Amino acid sequence: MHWVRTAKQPRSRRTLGRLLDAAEELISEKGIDDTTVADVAARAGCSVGAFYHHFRDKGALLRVLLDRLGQEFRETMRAAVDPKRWEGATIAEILEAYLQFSIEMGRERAGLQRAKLALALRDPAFGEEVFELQRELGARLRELLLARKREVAHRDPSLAIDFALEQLRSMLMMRLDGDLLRTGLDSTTDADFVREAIASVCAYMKIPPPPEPEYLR
Amino acid sequence: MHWVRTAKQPRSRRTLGRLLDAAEELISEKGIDDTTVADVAARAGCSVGAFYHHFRDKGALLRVLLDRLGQEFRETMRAAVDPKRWEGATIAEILEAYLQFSIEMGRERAGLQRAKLALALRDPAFGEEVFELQRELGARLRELLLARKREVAHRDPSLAIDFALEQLRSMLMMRLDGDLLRTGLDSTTDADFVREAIASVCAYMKIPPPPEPEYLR
DNA sequence: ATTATCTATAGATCTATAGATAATGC
DNA sequence: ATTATCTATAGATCTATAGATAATGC
Repeated sequence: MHWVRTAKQPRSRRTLGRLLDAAEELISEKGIDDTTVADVAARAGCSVGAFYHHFRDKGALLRVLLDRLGQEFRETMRAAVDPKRWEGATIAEILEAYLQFSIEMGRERAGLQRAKLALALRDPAFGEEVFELQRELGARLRELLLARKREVAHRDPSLAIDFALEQLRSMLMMRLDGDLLRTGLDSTTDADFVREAIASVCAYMKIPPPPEPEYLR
Repeated sequence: MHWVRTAKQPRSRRTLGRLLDAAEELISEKGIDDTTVADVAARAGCSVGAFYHHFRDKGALLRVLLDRLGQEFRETMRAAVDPKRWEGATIAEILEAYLQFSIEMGRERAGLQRAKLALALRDPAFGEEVFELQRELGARLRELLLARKREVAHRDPSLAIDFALEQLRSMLMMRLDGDLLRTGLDSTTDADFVREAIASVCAYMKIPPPPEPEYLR
């Protein structure tokens, strides 16, 4: 038997689905540690025994849930940073799309993402896997920007690109995962945030900012 | 009886001290959840019973440990942002000192800070208390900068100040707490990081940057 | 006959306490 | 006499399993 049993009967598939949905809800609400197997079974309307018929152990449930999340992210991300897609685009345009893409992804299933992050921070082996994706996104973005480094007037263009990416990544993380780390900025809209963030990295790298939106003129 | 017993005998004070030290070490290494009362007692060289003679419960231990940390932070922080201290200083100078101060504080007892953050994220009541200090630091910095907003050439100086503070805060958090969230930047030194961060917010707010250090000329 | 589910419970792991024993200081 | 410590264990909380019972599909 593997991590998760491949169901053969429709009834079983329904139960499996309900277990996964229940787990996702509960983990989003309370985090992984405070979600017990009994909780999950209860919300799915089945017994603890049924749970263990489907999953080898509690870890298997997490694995299925988080793998699914990771896979979705991987696919969307790879499509988003495809160099062909960005032929002719400027640094500012690429970074703006990066911010919008990340905000969109992060707002969906925020609770589950948070749990994933918490688990990754605790379990180094699992963390490797998660951060691998983050690194891949970073690396691909970096390539896109490095190919355009003649736009950058900073003394050390590569360093400037790395720094700008780190700036955006940090601010995104705080804005998306740090619900509780409230700040003076949480009254701004996502649109304002994106505009200022882009203005900031453009000013830093000394590249032309995108045109101001009309409503500000 | 309160949270913690006030010891009357020297032997008892020594035990209390050893318990606190042991707890700080273990929590720094493994986090709060993976540190059991038995662990703490063992490392302190006493029994679980002795532990409970000193602390009402496990929560009392955390409270003492983290309160102590918070108190130190509060005092240092208040001294650091005293307006008198900054009379005649520019925005760039203030922000540079903020970065250096935060990096210094954060590097000390990093593990414990991390545990504090984790607990704050989980327990909203405790979180309130922790983030109160963060907010206070933010608010005082904000005042210092707002008093100098004529330096700022951004369309909306208040917004720019808020954004710049959020940028620095986010980057600090990632750099200090995010040991595991590795990035393209972790090969840079703290000094490089501070220099580029200041260059970035200065460019964004359109204020004169501090002079370049000699070694770069 | 096979697959899925349920009930009941063993086993592990922690927190916290009770009661006995030892050390301390008047 | 009071304070501090130890040993042993109760009680709570979870994960995981065993064995009985029910549903499904050939």
